[in-house]
Amino acid sequence: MDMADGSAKKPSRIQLRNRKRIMEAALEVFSQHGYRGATLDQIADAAGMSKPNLIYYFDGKEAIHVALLNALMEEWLAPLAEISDDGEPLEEILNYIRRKMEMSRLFPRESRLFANEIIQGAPRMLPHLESDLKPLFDEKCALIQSWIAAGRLAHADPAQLILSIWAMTQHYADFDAQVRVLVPDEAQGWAAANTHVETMFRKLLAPQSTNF
Amino acid sequence: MDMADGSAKKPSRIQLRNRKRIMEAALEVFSQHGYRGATLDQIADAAGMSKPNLIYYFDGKEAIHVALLNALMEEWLAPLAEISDDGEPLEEILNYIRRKMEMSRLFPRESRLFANEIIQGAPRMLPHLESDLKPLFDEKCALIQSWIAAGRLAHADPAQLILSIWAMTQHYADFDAQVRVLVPDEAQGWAAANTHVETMFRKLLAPQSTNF
DNA sequence: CATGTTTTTTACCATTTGGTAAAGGCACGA
DNA sequence: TCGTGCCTTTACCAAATGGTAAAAAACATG
Repeated sequence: MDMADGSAKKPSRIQLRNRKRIMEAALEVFSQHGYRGATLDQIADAAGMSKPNLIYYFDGKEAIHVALLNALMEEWLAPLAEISDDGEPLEEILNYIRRKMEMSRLFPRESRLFANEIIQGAPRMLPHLESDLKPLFDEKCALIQSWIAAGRLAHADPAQLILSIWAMTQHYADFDAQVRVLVPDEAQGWAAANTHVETMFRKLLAPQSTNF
Repeated sequence: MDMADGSAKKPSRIQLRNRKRIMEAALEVFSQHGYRGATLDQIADAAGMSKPNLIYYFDGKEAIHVALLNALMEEWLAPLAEISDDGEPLEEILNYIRRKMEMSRLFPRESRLFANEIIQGAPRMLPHLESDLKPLFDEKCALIQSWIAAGRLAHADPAQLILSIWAMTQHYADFDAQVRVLVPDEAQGWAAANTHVETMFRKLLAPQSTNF
């Protein structure tokens, strides 16, 4: 059952299918209600199986939540990891921003899952932030700093820059309910958002703004 | 007891004191755990009174939450309302941003209270968003639009501008746990954040950037 | 198809939690 | 000092919720 150890038997087809169904259901429910607000019954319903059956596949509510966070952390950070030191600095960052905006549009549940967790103090994720996110973050800060030092970007605090990219892009997913009230037109809203965010960071980072 | 009607007796000194204590405790607990994650026992503890005593002053958990949201909504929106059509446009907006940054630093619990509510779809706040926030938002959008039309600000979508100000400023309160992991130095962190945010919006909005 | 293994269901359980009933306390004016 | 009305506590309760035990069903495999 618990295979935290090295003694893992190959998971059966049914196991894979059901674990996947549970993760999908858990994402749906946890992202909408937060950890404490979600119930096993809701998750079981969404997964189309009984509550004891959930527990057969995962050790409990917390285990499901942790498994979900772990599984999604990597793909959530992938765009940041893809910022390359080979490319044109401004284009690299703008591409990162575009990817983040696309993720907010396409995967708002993932965004809200993390947002819920972090707003409440990241009780189940702090170790991951330290061990996975922090090194990547520092690495990219250093890269951006080197671009700035080389005069290929305007002066800016790299850490603050990355934070502000997250703030702007994830806002559209996390605070969707509010955005919808204020900017009703959906399709036009995303276009306007993309334009606005791109303009902001373009003006902030264009290296020529240091020319005086 | 329930004085939703016009038949309100003047609340006693004790009533005022205890209601205030409850609201403070509820802010502490709801902002940290979200609506569902908070328990009446936690709130009662934090308020230094027994659970049935809470219910004596408020009709129930939901009533406390709603009262809290209502009470804080006004002061939370005050800075936006204070944007004046008399002032210098750029300074008006930068002052608004400074006030919002200060509120994130001084009142992170209020920020997280709303963040929790909105992320989960604003189930208890949507009416308020429509009736209180939307009109104010539209009014300020129109004002900003008029400034842009007069050439006193760079071209930008006013709605997106306000959204991005909220995203940037509230991020520091809402995602504090993450920010702390990534930018450890607290005092320096806030200074850097203030500088960064101000720089961003200054570059975005400076009217001379339209001069070509 | 017989048999051992994996998966699922049925029937529970203990705790937590929002909420109630009703009996004290307590302050204060007559 | 004795009510009277506001406030607080004690003792509960029903529903919800995370979780378990064990039997039944489904499945794989010789």
